[in-house]
Amino acid sequence: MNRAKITLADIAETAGVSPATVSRVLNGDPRVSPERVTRVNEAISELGYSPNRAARTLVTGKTGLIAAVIDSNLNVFSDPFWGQITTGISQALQEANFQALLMVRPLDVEDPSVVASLAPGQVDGAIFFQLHNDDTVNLLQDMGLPLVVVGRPEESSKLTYVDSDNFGGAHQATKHLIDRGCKAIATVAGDQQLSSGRLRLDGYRKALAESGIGFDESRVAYGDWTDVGGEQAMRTLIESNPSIDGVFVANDLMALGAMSVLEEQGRNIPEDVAVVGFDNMFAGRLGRQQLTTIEQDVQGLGAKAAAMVIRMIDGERPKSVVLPTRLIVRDTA
Amino acid sequence: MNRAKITLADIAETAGVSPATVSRVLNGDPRVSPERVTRVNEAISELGYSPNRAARTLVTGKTGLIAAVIDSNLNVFSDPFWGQITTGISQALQEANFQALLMVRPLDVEDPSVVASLAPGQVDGAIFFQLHNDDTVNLLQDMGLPLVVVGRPEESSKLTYVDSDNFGGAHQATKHLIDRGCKAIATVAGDQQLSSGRLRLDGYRKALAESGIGFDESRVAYGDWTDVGGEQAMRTLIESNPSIDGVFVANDLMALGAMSVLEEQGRNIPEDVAVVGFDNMFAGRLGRQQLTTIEQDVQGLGAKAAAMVIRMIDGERPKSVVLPTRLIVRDTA
DNA sequence: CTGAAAGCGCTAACAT
DNA sequence: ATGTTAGCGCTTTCAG
Repeated sequence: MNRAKITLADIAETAGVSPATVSRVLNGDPRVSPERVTRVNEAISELGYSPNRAARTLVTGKTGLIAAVIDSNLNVFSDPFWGQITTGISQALQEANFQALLMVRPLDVEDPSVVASLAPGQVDGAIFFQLHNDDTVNLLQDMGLPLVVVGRPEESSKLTYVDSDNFGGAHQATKHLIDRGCKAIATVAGDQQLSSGRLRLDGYRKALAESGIGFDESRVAYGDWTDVGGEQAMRTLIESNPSIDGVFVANDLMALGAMSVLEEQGRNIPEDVAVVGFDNMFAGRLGRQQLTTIEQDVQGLGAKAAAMVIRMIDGERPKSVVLPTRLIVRDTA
Repeated sequence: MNRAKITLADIAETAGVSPATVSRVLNGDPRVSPERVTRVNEAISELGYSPNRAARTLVTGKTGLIAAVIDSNLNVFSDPFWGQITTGISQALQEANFQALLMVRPLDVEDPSVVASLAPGQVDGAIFFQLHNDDTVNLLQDMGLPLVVVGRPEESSKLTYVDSDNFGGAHQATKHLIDRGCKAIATVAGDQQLSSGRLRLDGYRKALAESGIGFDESRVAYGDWTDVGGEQAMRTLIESNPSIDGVFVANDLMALGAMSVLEEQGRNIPEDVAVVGFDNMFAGRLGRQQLTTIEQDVQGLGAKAAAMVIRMIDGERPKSVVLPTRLIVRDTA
């Protein structure tokens, strides 16, 4: 067990070469004689050496660190995606020899501590999650920090982002209802303050328009993404539109709520009313009836975000990306 | 927008003092005249300076970094706790001015890259999750890395850990069934390879013994923590013990599976058979009947682990900790 | 292809 | 109470 820290100088000595040569071997500089490369590598594995990141950082100016910043005001607890996204990020970074720095911080106000932690020289880049407020992020970007946002920032924003195709997914979902013969299709929409809420409603609308069914405002009810919100919205819908035979619900949690109302009203799913959700959350697979839904590639979101910051660090200017979603047909539609 | 990096030397110059003095102010050294402290602080905020971590690390030998390492072989995706735990860790570390380094890596074999990333000098400490294999962790500990494990390691292990009180929780759950009058109490136990599986079974046993009911091996069925596993176990149980009036299921997911079997068999919950789960997972609150269960303080687990590594870094030797659980009575028992 | 030497930005003796 | 100075471990000119 090598407690004592061995340095590059130690390697140089036991290999009988100069520190510069060792450094070259470490960094894959081609102009070192093969013979010395072997000697150095032997010394390295013999002594169990690994380079000191801090020293390297100090001279190169690159930290090898990319921050993953999540707004602590978000309800992380109820977000089952968090684990998958961070896994995606961590693994993608790892492959590019970067390390992920995890920061859970309040981002609603301009937090000086966040800014200080991410100031030039502290990290090489950053990935931000679903922000409600762009200010801190914009400031950091102006300071020259390479960064990408997971989720969609304000329309006017110049931030680079990765997001799931909320519009396309909603379109797929609604199209599926149309294809299976539904005529009176309603929707439980999500919070319209969020881009995901707006885009999912737009996708529903578009699919309807394409099929010539046309959009009817009375067939739209709004929920707050929770199961209870889904129940309430469904009740409203059924009262005003007793004839509906299909519902696209903007997320699975609300869909579960909506389904319980439908059952309570004695409607058979999917015979009387077909239901499609969005997210492919785990709980949707649990009930007696498995929920037909739209799956997002959550881990891919993280991996893509990581790949993009890395490209930005390399000086490129990658375009924002929208990842495709997938319809998963199960019992409810 | 201060793009150019300002250094401690710049501060020294504009404040008209020596670099050493600036450093002292930065580190809160009391023996600097108040007047100069102000002057330095003014210069700092004026120039928007923040110290370079790498340089500091290089000289102090402390990185300010603590790694959170999770075995990528674990099914992170299905683990709803991951987000909460990391949140707990990140916030606790943040308060102590440490940063969390997130590593998702295979830990089943001795991975040299993990060891290299965590070698002395790379991080100040580490937190490991639910490992199936202690080898890498033990190696690192022998190398002098302060570390704590979340979850319980092998009995013989000398590792410091934080874990939920699986035994106590199971005891509470079973006790609750007894208290509400159940006479024939079965259990769907979890994987006995895992300490959590064993401890939850032990807790059930203990509660039974205390109340004089006695343990009956035929009232134990084993599941694999999944809903399907819960269904199968419940079927076995009902067949061999048609008279049971209460079940403690070792986790909520299996409990959900068990409940569906009970309903299918026409047993009313909780009148005919009362059910208590474990974990307080979100999905347990969704169905028509909300699951009575045992809650673990998941975020606390993370926070505690963080606090403990920090103490170890400070040279203390904190004892392993078992966090209390809480019974949440809802509809099913 | 290789080595010598000069720092990167900071802290910590050591002086004063 | 304050300044001077010597590195921390590494990379990178610059010579050869």
